[in-house]
Amino acid sequence: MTSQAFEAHDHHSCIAAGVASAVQICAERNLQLTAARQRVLEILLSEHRAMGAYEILEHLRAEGLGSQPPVAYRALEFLTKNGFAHRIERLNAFIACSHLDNAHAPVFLICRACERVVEAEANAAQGEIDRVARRAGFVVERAVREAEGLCPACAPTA
Amino acid sequence: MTSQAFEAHDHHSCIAAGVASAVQICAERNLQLTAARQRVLEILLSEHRAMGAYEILEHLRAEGLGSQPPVAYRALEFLTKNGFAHRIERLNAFIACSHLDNAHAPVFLICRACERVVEAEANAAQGEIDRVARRAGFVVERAVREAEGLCPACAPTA
DNA sequence: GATCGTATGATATAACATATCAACCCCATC
DNA sequence: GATGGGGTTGATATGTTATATCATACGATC
Repeated sequence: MTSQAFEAHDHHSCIAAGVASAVQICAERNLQLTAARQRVLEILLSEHRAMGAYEILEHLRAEGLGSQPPVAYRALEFLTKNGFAHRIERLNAFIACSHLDNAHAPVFLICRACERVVEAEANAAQGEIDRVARRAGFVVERAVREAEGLCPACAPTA
Repeated sequence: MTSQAFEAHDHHSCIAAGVASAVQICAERNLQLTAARQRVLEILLSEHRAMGAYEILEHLRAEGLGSQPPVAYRALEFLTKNGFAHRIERLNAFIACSHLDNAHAPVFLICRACERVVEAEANAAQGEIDRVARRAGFVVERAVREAEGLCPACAPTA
């Protein structure tokens, strides 16, 4: 999975590699990757788009892993808190992290046509948010960088 | 109102100037700044923080300008579509525009302690979003740049 | 005065999110 | 083996944000 994931790729390995990394990281950090948590991560990894909590919940419900909203939100909180998933504010939805390996300041590119979302790496210190915050004496704890538009595949046809 | 609006300022003029600009711009562009729309703008201008649609609706209801959600959402849609207000994705809330005069690529600084939100000007072409999008061949239609943290007044006490 | 576009009114429901409390399980310690 | 604490889960209820839908009003234009 690269930052150019609008392109074709071996998607099967996205899921396998993502889960394997998470399993390893949880072991290292003494985090409990329970059945529901791991399954939610797999569900998110299964598509390169953001999924709402209730959509995820439908999967869990079908599989007998829980049926009420808190089940999905608890798993999502664990995953986002520990960096295995991200929240897309623009969509009130969630996506699996594509860059588990490194600490990051992600930028999300959201295609409004095909709904795919790509997570790209950015340099936090070079961004406009950081520049503006520094000038204002503002301490940034969380930065949201999201672009909505058309991906290379959808732009020509639109 | 400056981009440093975490500082003290003549707030009364924020409201007056904001409404006056909107009235003039609407006249120029043949937009209908109806009673409800203008009142919502005034409500937003009255505080330098983001307000939820239902909070705005309470004001409207108290004033007999409407009592159902669509009333607030329609006014907010008009205001955001025409640049008189912005939506803060991180908060699912809305704020009056502080830079009515120029086309802009705003960055929002959201203080989680005092809830004030400042709109600062940024250079769209220099941001990380633009850089990343260009590399990916992605056409940006809307960019969200929001930072959550502590403003200069709140940071020391936290 | 018929028609059209824009704006409103009104009802209902969809979609997203959290509070609360009880039950359970693991496992460390006594 | 009993005790107790921390984290997790189950279950119910509710809070919050947003939109779909259908009906009505009103001014402009032909």
